[in-house]
Amino acid sequence: MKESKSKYAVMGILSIGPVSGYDIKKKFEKSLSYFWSESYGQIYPILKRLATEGLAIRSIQKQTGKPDRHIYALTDKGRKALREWMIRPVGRLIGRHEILLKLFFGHQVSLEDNIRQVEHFRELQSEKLKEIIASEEMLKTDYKDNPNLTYWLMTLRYGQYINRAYLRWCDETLAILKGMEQEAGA
Amino acid sequence: MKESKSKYAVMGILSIGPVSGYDIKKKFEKSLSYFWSESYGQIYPILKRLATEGLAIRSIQKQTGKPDRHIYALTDKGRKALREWMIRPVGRLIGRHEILLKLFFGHQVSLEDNIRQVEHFRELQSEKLKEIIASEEMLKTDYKDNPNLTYWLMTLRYGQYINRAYLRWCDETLAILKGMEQEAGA
DNA sequence: TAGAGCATGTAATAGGTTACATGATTAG
DNA sequence: CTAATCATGTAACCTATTACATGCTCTA
Repeated sequence: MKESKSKYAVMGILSIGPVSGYDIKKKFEKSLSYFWSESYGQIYPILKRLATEGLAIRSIQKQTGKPDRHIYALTDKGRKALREWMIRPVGRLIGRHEILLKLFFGHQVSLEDNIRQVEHFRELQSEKLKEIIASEEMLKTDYKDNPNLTYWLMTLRYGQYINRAYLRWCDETLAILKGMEQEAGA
Repeated sequence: MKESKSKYAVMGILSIGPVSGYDIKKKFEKSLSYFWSESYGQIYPILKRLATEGLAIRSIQKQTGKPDRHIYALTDKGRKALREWMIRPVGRLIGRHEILLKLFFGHQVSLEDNIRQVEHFRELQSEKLKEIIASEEMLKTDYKDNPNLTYWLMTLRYGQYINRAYLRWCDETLAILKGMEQEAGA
């Protein structure tokens, strides 16, 4: 009986303040993109369900020229349900790391192919690290007095730790692969 | 036009040697479980499809007392398709880290709740690290002369780097949270 | 005037897990 | 005697993405 985490991801956003589905998508893209994402195809039906389950209430904000905004706010019941999920211990995560899948079968292709793959992966992670560091600076100034800031910074630090670990692993792996290349060429 | 990676995961296993669907599941559980998994509901239909697409051929191994084994082997066409996928650069991975989702909304619950959550996460990762180190030792002895060994070890090293990064992050985060606790209590 | 942004939502499709069905053998 | 292992496979179900439909306004 595993329940989808998307529901709680949406409720979590609502816990910060009442917003529309459109806003929620933006939030995910702006602040959670490096560890979570949700599509409209998930968000809108979830909001509807939250309302029928009494976990959120909807109010309509009329606008001129633009479509109306459907603003959702958590109810007490919703806040309680969110908290209950928050304190449930997390399960094991079996992320599917495509780079490892490819490397696991590395013997099927040439050394150069493997090197190229790892170098490309290193490039990706190096860019991501830069982005994370940049958004850390932004957050610190933009939300200086927000009580959520400490928690948001913790998630960013996580990204930094992991990405630096990726880079170190890439360097080690590339050194091994290049060593094998030398050996084969000799 | 993103193609499912499960297909290539199965083909990758077949590239090591001809096996049955049952064996493939076992392989995933034994050697790839810390970064990849596939269920029977995926494996069997994929094998069928590989055969109809000419990427693999099936032969039947009769057994007495036990059900027959359907052994699949990659064809040249299959081996070529696998190699083509192998050299395609990997995309960005947006793993969904439940612990981060919970921590991002950490302000909604108490400091103790957050501490408990991170401590539990640390416990999980610490166990996992032990498992990875243990299987590294096993691999080194069991597959001493296997040409795949170098690549398999690389994937294990990755797991070690990442898991050690998790532990360091947990320690940093726990220190911050406990510092906040002190402050609040003072 | 073309395209991006605002804003809602649904339908089609893909990706994936779990539970079930079958049935013999073997280990505790 | 019970449970696990061997071994195949399917059906029901859940989860998630992508593409589409609508239509106004503002910017390049």
